[in-house]
Amino acid sequence: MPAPPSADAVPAPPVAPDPAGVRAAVVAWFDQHARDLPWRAPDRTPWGVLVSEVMLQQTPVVRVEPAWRAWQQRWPTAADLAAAPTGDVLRAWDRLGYPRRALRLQECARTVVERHGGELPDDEAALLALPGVGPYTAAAVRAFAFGRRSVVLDTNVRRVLARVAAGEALPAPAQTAAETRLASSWVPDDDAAAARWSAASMELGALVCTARAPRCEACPVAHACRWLAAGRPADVHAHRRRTQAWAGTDRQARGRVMALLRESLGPVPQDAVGALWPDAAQLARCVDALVADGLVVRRVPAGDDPDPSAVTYHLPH
DNA sequence: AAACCGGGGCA
DNA sequence: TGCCCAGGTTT
Repeated sequence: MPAPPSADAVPAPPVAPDPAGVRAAVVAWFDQHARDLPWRAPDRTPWGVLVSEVMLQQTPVVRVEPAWRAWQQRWPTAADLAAAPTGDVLRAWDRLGYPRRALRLQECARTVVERHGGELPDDEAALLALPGVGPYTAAAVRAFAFGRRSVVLDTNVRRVLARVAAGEALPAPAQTAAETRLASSWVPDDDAAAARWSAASMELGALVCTARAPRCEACPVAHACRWLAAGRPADVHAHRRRTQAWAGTDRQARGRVMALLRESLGPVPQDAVGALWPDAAQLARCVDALVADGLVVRRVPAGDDPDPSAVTYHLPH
């Protein structure tokens, strides 16, 4: 018999938990507690799943749900969105944030029509080649739209694995290669089982294994969690996190310009845009960037010496 | 690897 | 106020 551990020893399990057992418990929990989200309904389409994933890039579920319903009602297919006026698309995007996503989503729709006959491909490389689709979204569409195996590693899954498998409060600020390998090792080989694990682990992170106030008492894998066993130690990466400023930033200025143009049906005079922001130089830079991004169109009156005050702005057509 | 890109809700 | 949210693109 080895000597019992001293009183101040960390009681964490010395090895990683058994993935198969954890997966089974999480999937069983998911079968009971999964939210009834519209992009999970039986009548969903692969394109609808992609739209949801793009909207969910940095926008919470509660704000995406009504927007997604209205969007799919209006433009059910990639071909529908491809044919829409871009100004309508940006107005429908409304305040979901990061309006370049809306622009890329329409570019994505046009690419799907031109390159894939309007049908979303289920191959990861082809998905990754679409505008606005990165590693996460390509994997998510493969799993949730087509039921295929992929490594779906979003902020929720990263947190679940950080706690259960690594014993840490939160994942590192930036995704690491080791983390991707770990996540891949947790995904079953079978397509259907892999897709279920991806959805279930993500949902666990969203509903139970949350960032701020995790509900460990309601967690189906609390018994196997290295972080809980260690006494829920503090975030070891806290010193490297940096909060993004907001007030007075270019992002806030851009948001004001976009909000004004969304609610304006006709061209907006330069002066009306200028009244939005106290720092004229900063605003000018932001408007230039919006024009370069393709989110805003600047109209300069014709003539050899046009009146600068006659410049107007509008959303693209 | 780091910077940039919105907006709202909640502790 | 600080923090968080089904990330992607660009440099």
